[in-house]
Amino acid sequence: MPTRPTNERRQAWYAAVRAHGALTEVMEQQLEADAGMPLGWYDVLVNLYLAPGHALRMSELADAVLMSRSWLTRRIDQLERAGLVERCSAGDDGRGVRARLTREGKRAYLKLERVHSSTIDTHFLPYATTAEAEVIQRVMKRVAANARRELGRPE
Amino acid sequence: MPTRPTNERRQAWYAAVRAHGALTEVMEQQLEADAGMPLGWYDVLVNLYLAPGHALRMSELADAVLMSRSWLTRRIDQLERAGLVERCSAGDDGRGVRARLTREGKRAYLKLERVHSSTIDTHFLPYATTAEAEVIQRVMKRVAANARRELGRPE
DNA sequence: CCTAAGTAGTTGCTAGTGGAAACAACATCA
DNA sequence: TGATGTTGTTTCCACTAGCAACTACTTAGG
Repeated sequence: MPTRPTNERRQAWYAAVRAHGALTEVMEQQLEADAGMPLGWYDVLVNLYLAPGHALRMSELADAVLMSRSWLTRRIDQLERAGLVERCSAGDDGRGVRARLTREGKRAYLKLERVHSSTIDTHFLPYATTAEAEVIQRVMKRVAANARRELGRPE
Repeated sequence: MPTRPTNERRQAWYAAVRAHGALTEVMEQQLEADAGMPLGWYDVLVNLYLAPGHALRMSELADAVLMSRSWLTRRIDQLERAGLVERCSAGDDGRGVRARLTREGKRAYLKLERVHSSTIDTHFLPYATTAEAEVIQRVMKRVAANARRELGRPE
C-alpha cells in the first residue's frame, strides 16, 4: 500500500488541533453553565479527589499538574476562597502544607466530573466508533509519550 | 461487536488532549529555538500568506483567526514592530486598514512553516500509519464541525 | 547541640494576554 | 445633510504565570 504524501497525512494533526480547540471551548462553556466552575480547576480537583484522604502535599500536587509552586499556591487560594479546599499541616514536616478537599469540594468535583464526561459523551463519542477510538488512543498515547520524552519529563 | 464501556472509550479523548498539550509545548520550543518566533504568530502569518497579495483587511483577518478586533490590532502591532507586516490603506474604504506581509514577513512565514511542518513530521507522523492518520482526520473533522456548530459558528 | 545547607510554601514583582466599552474616522442611506 | 452603522484603535481592567526573594522549617556535619 502506497504511503500518502506527507502533506496530506499532516492534515490529521491539523484536524486534531482544531477539534481540541473547539471541543475545549465547548467544554469551558458547559462547565461554566452547568457547574459554575472553570475548566482550569479540573486538574487540581481530579488529583485531589483520587489521592488518599482526598489530600496531597502542595509540591506533590504541583508536580502532578505540571505547574510551578507559585501557580499552585494561587490556585489553591482560589479554591480555598470558594470553600472547596482547605489547607492543613503535613503532620511530621512543619514546613509542609497539605491541600485537602472539603465536603463541598468533593461534591463540586463529582459535579464537575459529571459535566466533563457528559460533554465528551455528547461531543466526541458519537463521532468515533469503538475501533476508531482505539486507534486514536493508541496513536495519541505514543505521540504524547514521545513528546514528553522530548521535553525531558518522561513519566 | 460489543461496544466497549463508555468509560474506556473516553480515554481516547483524554489521550488526544494530552498529546495535544505535549506536542504543542514541543512545537513552541522548536519554533522559538529554530525560527525565533512564537507559535501565536502562526495563524496570522498563514492567513496573510495565503491571501491574495499576501494582504487582508483587519476585520477579515480577525474573523479568519477567530479572535476579536482589539486582539488583532495588538498582534499586528507586534508583527509590525518585528518588521514582518505593514499596514496600508484599503483602497476605496477610508476606514479600512489592510495588513500586508513585507518581504521579510514572507521569508519569516516560510521559515515558520518549515519548522512547524518538520515538528509534525518528527513527532506525529512516525506514530501514525497512513490508515491511522485517515481515521484520526475523519473523526476529528466530525468532532470539530459539531463543536463549532454548537458554538454558533459553523463555517 | 549548633551551624550550614537545603527544602516547602508564600509573596512581590513583572510581563503578557485578552475582553468590554468608549472613541474617532469614515461610509451609507434616507 | 443628518442619522445610523462600520472599522480599527485605545483605554481600562482582570487575569495569568513565571522568577526571584523571602520566611519557616528540616537535615546533615562538625
